[in-house]
Amino acid sequence: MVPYTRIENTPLSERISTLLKDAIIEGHFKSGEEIVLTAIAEQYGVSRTPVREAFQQLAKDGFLTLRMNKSAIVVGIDEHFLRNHYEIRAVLEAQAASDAAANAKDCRELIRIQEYGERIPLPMSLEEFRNYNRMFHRCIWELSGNERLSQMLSDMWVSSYSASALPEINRQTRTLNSHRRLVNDIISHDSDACFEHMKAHIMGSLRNILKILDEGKKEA
Amino acid sequence: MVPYTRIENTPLSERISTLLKDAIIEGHFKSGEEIVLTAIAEQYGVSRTPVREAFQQLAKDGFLTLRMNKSAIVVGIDEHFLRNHYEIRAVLEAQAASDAAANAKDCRELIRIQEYGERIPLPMSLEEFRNYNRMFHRCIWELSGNERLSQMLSDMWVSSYSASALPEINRQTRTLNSHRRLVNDIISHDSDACFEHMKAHIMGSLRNILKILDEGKKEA
DNA sequence: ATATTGTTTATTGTATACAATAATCATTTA
DNA sequence: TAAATGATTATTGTATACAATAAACAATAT
Repeated sequence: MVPYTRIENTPLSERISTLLKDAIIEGHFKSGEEIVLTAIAEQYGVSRTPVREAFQQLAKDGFLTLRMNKSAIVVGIDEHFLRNHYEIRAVLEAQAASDAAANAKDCRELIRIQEYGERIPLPMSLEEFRNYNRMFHRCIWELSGNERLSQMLSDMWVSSYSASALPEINRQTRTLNSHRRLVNDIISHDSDACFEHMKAHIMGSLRNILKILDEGKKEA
Repeated sequence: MVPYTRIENTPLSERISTLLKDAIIEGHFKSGEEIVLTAIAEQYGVSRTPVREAFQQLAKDGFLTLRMNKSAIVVGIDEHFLRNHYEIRAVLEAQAASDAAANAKDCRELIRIQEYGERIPLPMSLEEFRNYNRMFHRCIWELSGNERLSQMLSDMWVSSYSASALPEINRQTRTLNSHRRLVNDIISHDSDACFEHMKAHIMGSLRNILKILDEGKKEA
C-alpha cells in the first residue's frame, strides 16, 4: 500500500539547496553579495552541516563561489549568467536530442506526452506548462541513452527563470510547434536536424527570457 | 613574499575527492561496488564530514550514486561510461572552441602554449604531455568567455583516463596536428570549423582510449 | 511452516563542539 | 605619523556525539 501523503524524507541539504537556489533565481540576493553559512543555518533553523552541503551543491551548479575560510559569494542571475547558462544547456539538450533521434526505438512515451500537451486548452496555466515542458524534455534526455547527460540536464533545469514568460499564449504556441518538429525529427531519426532544431529551440527561450528581463528593467 | 614551499591548505574534502576519483578511474573499485563512508573515513584517518562532502562532489561528477541511508555505489569506468563522458565533453569543448573563435581578440597566450608544445622533443614524457595538453585546452576554455563552461570542463577533465595512451609518439603527433588546426580556426574566427574540429579531436581521443581498453582486456 | 513482529546492528543524517583561519582593530615602536 | 605587532572576533574547517533509518535476524503467534 502506498501511503496517502508522501512524508517529507528528502535530505535537509537538498531542501536547503532548493530553497537557496530559488531565492537566488528570484533575485533575493544581489550579484556578488556575500552569504554567510552560519546566518543561513540560523535562518532556516538547522545546523550548519546540511547548509554547508547545500552550499557545495550550489557552487558545483554555478550559483555560488566558495572561498576558503570566508563567506560565499552569490553569482547573480544577470544577462551574462543567463547567456552562459543557456548556451551550455542548448548544446547539451541538442546533443541529447540528436542521440535520441539516432538511438530511439520506442517513441511512444514521447508521442504520448506531446499529444497530452496539444490537448491542453491554451493558454495553459503556469503549472500546466511547466509540467508538460519538463516532461517533454526529460523524456528526450532519457531517450538519449546517456544517463550522465540526463543527470546534468536535470541539474541545469531551473523552471523559475521563465516563470514570468509562461502565460503568454504566443510563446506557448511557439513551444508546441518546436516540440512537434522535434518529435518528427526523432521519429525519422534525423539526428542532425534534431541537433539544430533543439539548439534553436533553447536559444529561443533564452531570447524570450532576456526580453522579459529587459522589460522588467525599463519598468523599474 | 611568496613562501618557498606552498603548504597543503586545500580542504580535506577536495583531497579525499581527488584520491577517491583517481582510485575509481584506476579501477580499484568494481562497477556497482558498494562503498561505505565510514570505512573510507577510517582508511584515510579523517572524520566522516569531509568524506561525506567528497562523496557528494563525486556524485555530482557522476562517479558515485548516493542512496538515502545506504552505502554509495561506484559507477565503474567501463566503455559505456567513457562513451557518455566523452560525448558530453566533446560537445562542450566544441562549444568552448567555437566561442573562442567567435570572441577571442588576443590569442597570444594560446599561440605561446602551442609553440611551447611544438618545441618539446617527441616523444614527450607523460608529465610533459599532460601539462601541455591541459594548458592548451584550459586556454581555450578561458578564451570562450563562458566562465561556467570553463568550470564544467575543468570538472570533467580527468587526465588519468589517457595515462596509458600518452607515450605513443603517433598519438602525440596527431594531437599536435589537431591543436595546430584548432589554433588556425580560432585565429581566423571560423567558429563552425572550430566546433567540428574540436568535436572530432575529442572523439578521436575517446577512440584511442577505447582501443587501449580493448587491448588491456585481451591481455587479461 | 509461515507470516509477522520485535530486536539488534550497521550505516547514514544531523547537530554540536572544537580547531584553524582571516579580518579588524587597538597598541606599540621606530 | 606610519609601520609592525598582538589581541579579539567572526567565520569556516574538521571531529565527534547523537538521532534516524534500513537490513538482518530471532522470536512469536496463527
